[in-house]
Amino acid sequence: MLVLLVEDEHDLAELVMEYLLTCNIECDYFDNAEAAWSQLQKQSYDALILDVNLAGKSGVELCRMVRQQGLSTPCIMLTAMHTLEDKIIGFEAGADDYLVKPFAMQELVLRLQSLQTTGKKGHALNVGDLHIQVANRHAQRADRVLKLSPDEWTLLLLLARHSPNVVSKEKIEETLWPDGMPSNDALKMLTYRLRKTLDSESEQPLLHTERGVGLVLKWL
Amino acid sequence: MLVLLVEDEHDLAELVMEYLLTCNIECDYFDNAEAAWSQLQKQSYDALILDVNLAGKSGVELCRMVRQQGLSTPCIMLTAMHTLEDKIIGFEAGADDYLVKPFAMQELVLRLQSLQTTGKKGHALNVGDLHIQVANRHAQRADRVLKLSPDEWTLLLLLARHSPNVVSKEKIEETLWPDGMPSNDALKMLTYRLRKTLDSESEQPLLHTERGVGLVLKWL
DNA sequence: AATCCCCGTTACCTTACTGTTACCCAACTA
DNA sequence: TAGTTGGGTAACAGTAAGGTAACGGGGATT
Repeated sequence: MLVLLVEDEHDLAELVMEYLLTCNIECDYFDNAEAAWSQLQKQSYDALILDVNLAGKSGVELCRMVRQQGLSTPCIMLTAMHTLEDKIIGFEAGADDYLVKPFAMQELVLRLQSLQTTGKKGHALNVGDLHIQVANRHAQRADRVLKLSPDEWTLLLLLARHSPNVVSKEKIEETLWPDGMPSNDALKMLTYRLRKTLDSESEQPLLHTERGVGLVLKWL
Repeated sequence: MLVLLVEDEHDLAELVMEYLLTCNIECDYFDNAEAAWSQLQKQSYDALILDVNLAGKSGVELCRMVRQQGLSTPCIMLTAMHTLEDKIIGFEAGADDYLVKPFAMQELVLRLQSLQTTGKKGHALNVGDLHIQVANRHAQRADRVLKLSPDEWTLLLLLARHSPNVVSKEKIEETLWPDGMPSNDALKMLTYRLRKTLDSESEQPLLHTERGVGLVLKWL
């Protein structure tokens, strides 16, 4: 798992990073929203940990920008003031969870993992004219309902969650086959099959291959 | 409308109460289950909002007590993000709905109103042309009354409560056979039998299998 | 005690998911 | 240009998962 931490108290940030590492969670770190934002254009993350009170652009604003860009990356807000008003602002900006400082490292990790597996309840994802209801296990492109096998569904969900960013081939293989890949061509086939039910009947393809890198799901 | 709120995070409770007031919803408040219980003996409410994690008796227990007393007051459970599993327990205790913290105030009110209109006539569930009266243990499809064995009833109820979401095979097995499954095929048979009395005489099936995942009850 | 019915078991069949292999094509490289 | 690499397409097969049917034990009801 790879997360992005944005926090301007350096000591706290170091503490968090250190603890995450011991839990086998990789972590990129920035101390301001602007730098984090530009990094988000290049790299896709499994979760964001944002401080509410940053100098300059606040974590809430950053979260809102991320959501407006169409990213559904799970997002945890950190706030020092434990007034609920701030929390509400966070949710309206699209945050999935919050933690009040000071918090136990353990709790942060628990929530990260919870978000990782379940995601937010009733979450719906949209990429172009593709609409996905996670809980329903229902996906449709324009008006066409997509019939997906379990693996196809997993892949589509993974790509949709990271859209419009590229997901590396390694990451995909790791997600689909946690303990050992069957063969080098398995993913190739899966891609082919997903593309067939997803794109073959529409003129605008959503699933693109970044040669030598991985796959992307994006409109245009 | 008059609701009873039981919640031991004081800030959250105040926020909820304040918001409910602006929606013209009256609200009595307690921070523990015992006090709430004794109040319930004196006053009848249009809905209950219970926190799952209370010091002392939990919201789930309180809900169960209320049901055992024969009250069918609509009941919404509040549960923290990382204990999402609790929602199942909540449903089995007789809860009508749940919200994962943090939640938008607006959503709480929406669900209250929804329960107010649909849940008013006792515990009734509808999926397509299937109509279930929980208290009566009565189920009918269109005009046909369904004769269900205990296990079939439990399964149907479980699925109906989650409709139109998929219920995983594991969840079902855990619910039906809390201490150890009889065999791998038991559920298969049960499904077959339920489907026979539920779907075989209608052209539109309600019970669908998500291969490799679980079962869904849904119209279309 | 006799009967009934729920439900778990077994067996067999059907479906469809998924991995394999083979071959082709496009892009990049020497 | 020829060779190499990575991706797309197609047919095939093994196997896991689900559907169906018949049987029988055991608890409940009478």
